[in-house]
Amino acid sequence: MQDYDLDATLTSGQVFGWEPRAESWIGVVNGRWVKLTQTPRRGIILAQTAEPQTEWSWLADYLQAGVDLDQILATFPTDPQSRAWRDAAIESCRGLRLLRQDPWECLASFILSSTKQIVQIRQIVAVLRARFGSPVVVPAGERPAFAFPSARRLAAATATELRECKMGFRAPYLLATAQRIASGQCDLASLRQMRVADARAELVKLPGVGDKIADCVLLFAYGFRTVFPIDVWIAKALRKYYFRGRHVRAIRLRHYVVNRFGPHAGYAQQYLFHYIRTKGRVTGDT
DNA sequence: GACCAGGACCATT
DNA sequence: AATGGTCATGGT
Repeated sequence: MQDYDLDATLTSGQVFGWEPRAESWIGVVNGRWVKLTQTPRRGIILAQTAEPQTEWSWLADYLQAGVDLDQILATFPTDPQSRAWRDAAIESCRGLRLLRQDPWECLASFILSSTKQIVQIRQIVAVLRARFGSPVVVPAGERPAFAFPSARRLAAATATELRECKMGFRAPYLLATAQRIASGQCDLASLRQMRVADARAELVKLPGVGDKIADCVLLFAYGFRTVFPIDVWIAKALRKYYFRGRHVRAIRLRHYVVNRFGPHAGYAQQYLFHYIRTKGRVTGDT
């Protein structure tokens, strides 16, 4: 696949379940063990599964392989303030994609993400999967692998058991939300055909889910590309590039980004996020 | 040993 | 409406 940076995509803080191993990435998609390897020169992504596959649409959809990246990057804002980061971010992050993740896995992962570093979120998710996830078929010689635990499975756990996965005060949030999903009180599948605002309103009803986490799920799982999650990193970047580094309230930032970053604002957000985390130096007050 | 991490929530003003 | 404290844990 051309114009696809697998490393950047899997390490950019949108997904936490992929494990690096010897020039490859190992993960579980749709209950299937997958090993992805991107060839050095041409950037072709090779996929190995544990069992023969008759069709690959489930993986192509997950990776969003058919998305026209150039068309998306062309919509990034070109105003003078945006130009201060836009070209450099596209230059250094080109090939970064937004995945199309499973809503429950994405939602649960981001409930665990609050005030955690990405490396720690990955750790928590790994422990959670090993402890509560169903084992998946792996090729001979590969280490055991587990699917992300279902809401039903986690709803049957205790807060104490969840805390043993190092998630700390997030345990009761994850448990309560899992119970609402498992009971059908919230139907994640029904959010797909809703308008963004309505889907967000449903998500923030869930325990441990505020605007930021809801936006991440809307963008990374449901594909609402206009959604622009604002975390501490993005907030700093917005203050630097658009408010001369001065302190601006979160509510004003959220209002500011609406209709400013185009029809693929979520993509712009992810490029900005990855850019400042890997290359840029963002300073300024918090 | 501070300080912070892809926040949310609750109690005060 | 807008702060401030608190939550649990590990990296830097």
